[in-house]
Amino acid sequence: MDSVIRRLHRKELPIDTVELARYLIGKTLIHDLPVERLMGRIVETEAYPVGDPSGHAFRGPTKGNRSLYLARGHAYVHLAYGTSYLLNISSELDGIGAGVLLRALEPLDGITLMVRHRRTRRVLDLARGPGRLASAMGIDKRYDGADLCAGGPLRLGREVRESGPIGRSERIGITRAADRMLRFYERGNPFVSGRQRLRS
DNA sequence: TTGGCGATTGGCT
DNA sequence: GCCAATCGCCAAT
Repeated sequence: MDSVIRRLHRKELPIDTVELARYLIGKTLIHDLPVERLMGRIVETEAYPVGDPSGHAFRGPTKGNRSLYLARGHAYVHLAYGTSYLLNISSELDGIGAGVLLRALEPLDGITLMVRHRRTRRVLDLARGPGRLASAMGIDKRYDGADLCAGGPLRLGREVRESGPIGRSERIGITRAADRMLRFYERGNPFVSGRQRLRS
């Protein structure tokens, strides 16, 4: 059934970090593993545009953030606090550093394998939060730099269901430029992270 | 070469 | 709600 999900082509992605963050709500993230296909519906994102002091490309290109400078649609995988991998999608033209953080998925397929990747059986908690999302989807540093528009095992797909109303808020867990409204989410979706005010 | 610092999570109070 | 775990990155020494 999921094989009908058409992948997203780079040309379809908006060439703007904030627009891309909004655009990705309702789209799918697919990871084909030998055993099983993992798939989820993107329900929460955050934009880290050019010039944002919280963005990992803020101080210019380094060895660690180079994936953010790839053409929009490439993965930038970062290890946070030594414990959690976070998946970003590069969001501008080749050579410009910016990204969109994927913060939560509504699991659609491969849930039994996601449960094994995580330490919970609660479907609601499988991919609610950026570290949980990466863990459930089997994403780690090996995918840093992967092209998510190229039809490889990890890729973006078209929506299976149109997004409901999209909410907008400040971003979670940062201190610099914390008041900017750069977080997007499907309103009322129970798979969105954060407290009630940030989900409604 | 080093130390301070996170785009988090899960467990405990 | 608070806090420790844990480690790669990078600016400064």
